[in-house]
Amino acid sequence: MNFIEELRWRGMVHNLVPGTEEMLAKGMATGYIGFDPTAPSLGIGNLVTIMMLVHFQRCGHKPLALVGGATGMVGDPSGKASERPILSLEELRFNQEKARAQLEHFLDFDCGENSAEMVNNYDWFSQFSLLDFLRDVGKHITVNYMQAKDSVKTRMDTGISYTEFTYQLIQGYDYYHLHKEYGCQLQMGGSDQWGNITTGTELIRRLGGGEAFAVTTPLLTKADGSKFGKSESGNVWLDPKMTTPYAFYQFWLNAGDEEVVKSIKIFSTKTREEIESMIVDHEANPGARILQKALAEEITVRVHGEAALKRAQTASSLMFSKNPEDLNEVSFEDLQEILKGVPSGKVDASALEAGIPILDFLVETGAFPSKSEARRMIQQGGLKINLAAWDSFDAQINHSNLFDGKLIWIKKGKKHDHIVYLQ
RNA sequence: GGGGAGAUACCAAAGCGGCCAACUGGGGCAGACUGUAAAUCUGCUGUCUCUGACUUCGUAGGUUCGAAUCCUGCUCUCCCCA
Repeated sequence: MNFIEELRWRGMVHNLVPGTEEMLAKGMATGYIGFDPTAPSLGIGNLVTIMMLVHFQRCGHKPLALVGGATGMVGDPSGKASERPILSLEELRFNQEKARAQLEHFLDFDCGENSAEMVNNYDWFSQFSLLDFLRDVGKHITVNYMQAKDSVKTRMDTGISYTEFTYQLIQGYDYYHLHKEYGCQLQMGGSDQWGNITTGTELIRRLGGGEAFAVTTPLLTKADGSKFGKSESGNVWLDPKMTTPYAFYQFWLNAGDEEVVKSIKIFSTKTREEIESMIVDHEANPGARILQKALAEEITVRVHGEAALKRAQTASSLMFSKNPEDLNEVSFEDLQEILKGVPSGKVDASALEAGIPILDFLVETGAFPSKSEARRMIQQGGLKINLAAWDSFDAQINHSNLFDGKLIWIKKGKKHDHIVYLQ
């Protein structure tokens, strides 16, 4: 499989160094992408470049996943309007380990000669003295050249620290190092990385290392132009503790019709024929959400596993169920698992014994900030208790409203939930 | 240093003595339609003991039967000239 051809039909080529295709055609090549451990988990935003590596490996090449222990300490100015805060060493170390573990889900580290490898630039930078760096690296790149990069240029007015200014040299040296030590001839990344990558190829050339190539992928945006990878509740992470598998699954399921066509090409490892035929079906009947379902399924399995997918699917059908009877199908334990991550409150057994007026109950348990809002929700017909519509202001909540004697599930409209546990 | 303009609910922006809990737009929320979408439509969007009451219009006072609207001090913001 021709890697560049593969990226092209998937809509993943933004820019490439001339000659890249010819180089790759010669046989197995080694390529790398760097991930900066600036958050305690990789997010969906990182997934696009992860997929580049995945496709790269599937095309028979050898991927290197670089965890940026060193670059993370410096801070990449690309696409950032202002200086970034410095993370502590402990945070960075913790994040690096997380990133490493997550990447292992995607790449095959044991498949013979094109097995993936994980490298950490902290390993070669921690021993690199400033003086050596200045003499061996800094000497070869002019400030004029560095200044011309967009990432630097846009910051010249507002200010950029020496540290972030130097970032491109650090990343550039990474490429040189991998080129020398691993025979790495290709660096991939998001289009915002173009400047940093070309500093690397330039450095390799000047240091007499010969030719090095690069491909970047367009930054994925949503139809409304907003940044990909965020849901209304914030960033979507790969770590199940930070984004539950259910929320993760829902994120993909909710992709827009236009967006999902772009997404499936990037994130699915299905063949071109399969994907294209699915797209045809999808366009004939977008209401069936064929692509959304397929995509959500495939990615959730890869990140969280088969069992987590099944739970997410069960949870999805219950969360959007219109039939209160469906509750009878699940156990307390199931429900607790499904509702994990939903905001919750507590209610006193003795108070419940006596019965609590609905409005008081809704406010006291934290479901609503004021009785007015709670009243409004009921008025508008958005309130459901244990999936059953609730339309009275003065009815009371008591033991009979408990599910399995243990909790009360409050639905506020279609998409907001609140759980009250018996105390 | 001199002169001017302004501070209104999540944001923007009307109101300039009673009909103002405050026009309008955005946002948010709910409902309808649908596909757990988009677009569209409708309603809601200070609090409460909710067809009524109470507390809000930078802040502290004052005038008045009555103020977001008039007066005074204070704080902050913006603009122009030096």
